[in-house]
Amino acid sequence: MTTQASSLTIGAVARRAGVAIDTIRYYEREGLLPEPQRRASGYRSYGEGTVAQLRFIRRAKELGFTLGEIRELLALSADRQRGVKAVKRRAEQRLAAIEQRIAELQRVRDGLAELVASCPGHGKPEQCPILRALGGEEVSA
Amino acid sequence: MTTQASSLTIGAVARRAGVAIDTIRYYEREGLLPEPQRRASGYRSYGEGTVAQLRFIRRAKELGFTLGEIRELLALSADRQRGVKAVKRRAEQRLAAIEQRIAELQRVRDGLAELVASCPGHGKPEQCPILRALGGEEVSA
DNA sequence: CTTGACTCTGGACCTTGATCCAAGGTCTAG
DNA sequence: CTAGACCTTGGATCAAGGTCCAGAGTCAAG
Repeated sequence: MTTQASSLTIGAVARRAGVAIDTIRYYEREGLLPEPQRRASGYRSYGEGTVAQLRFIRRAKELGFTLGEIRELLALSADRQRGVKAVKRRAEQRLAAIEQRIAELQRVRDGLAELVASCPGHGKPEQCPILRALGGEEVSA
Repeated sequence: MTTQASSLTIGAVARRAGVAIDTIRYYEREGLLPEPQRRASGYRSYGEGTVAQLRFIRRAKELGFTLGEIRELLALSADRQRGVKAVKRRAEQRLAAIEQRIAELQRVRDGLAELVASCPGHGKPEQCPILRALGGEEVSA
């Protein structure tokens, strides 16, 4: 076990995980990180595990999880056994949400692309298909 | 000309446009809507045009424009002639941003889909590919 | 006239995810 | 010992886009 309670300061953790010091304290307040041990001076004292946890948070954020969801994920992953099933379910939900969002954006893109294509780029505002479509008069929805 | 200055109250406008009353006053403060006429009592008095304008804002928001961009779009559309070209350019920029966002989301989706597929949904957290991937390399914290 | 629905103003408050600050205490190298 | 880097706290601030409230005035129906 190379697992030393390596006693990192908050600054060292921040550098290793690539986040700001304030962000770490913020996550602690928000319950995404457990309260760390303290030195006699009051300084927070972390182990390597915290760095991994922060990377977990960062990646989950990249996948579109909110901090609230991540908090839940962390709680689930701590619940050995029951956790894995629930984690997979959350991931599936996230996946479905992402796919839905992609589909939405594709609809929006297609609509906007059509408008851009049909606008000559000059002439009167009343004739601009973009402004007409946004304006909402009978554009034959 | 069926365009009577129909004198709608803020509540009537809100109902027709499908937004909250407070939102209308907010947009006015933010410069997205012009200051309306007032009755003797001080009540705001709107015409049908305001309803159309609010629909414009709503649709533009759906297309991913921020309120700041929408404010600009509204200003441009008021600038007859020069407006149309600028509006088209903004729409093209928005389109490019949407396409980039779609591509990003597709990457995320593919990554997450792979993780979900490779997780059996049971077993120990240490063996869960989802948690492992989120946790980062060396999960031997 | 009375009642109830509506509107007015100004400012406070909300959410999310941080970021920044001041005043002070601590730690470490030289 | 001293300088400079680092850490502590609580609270303020930010961006975006609103939402809500109190207390007062107004409007339309019966």
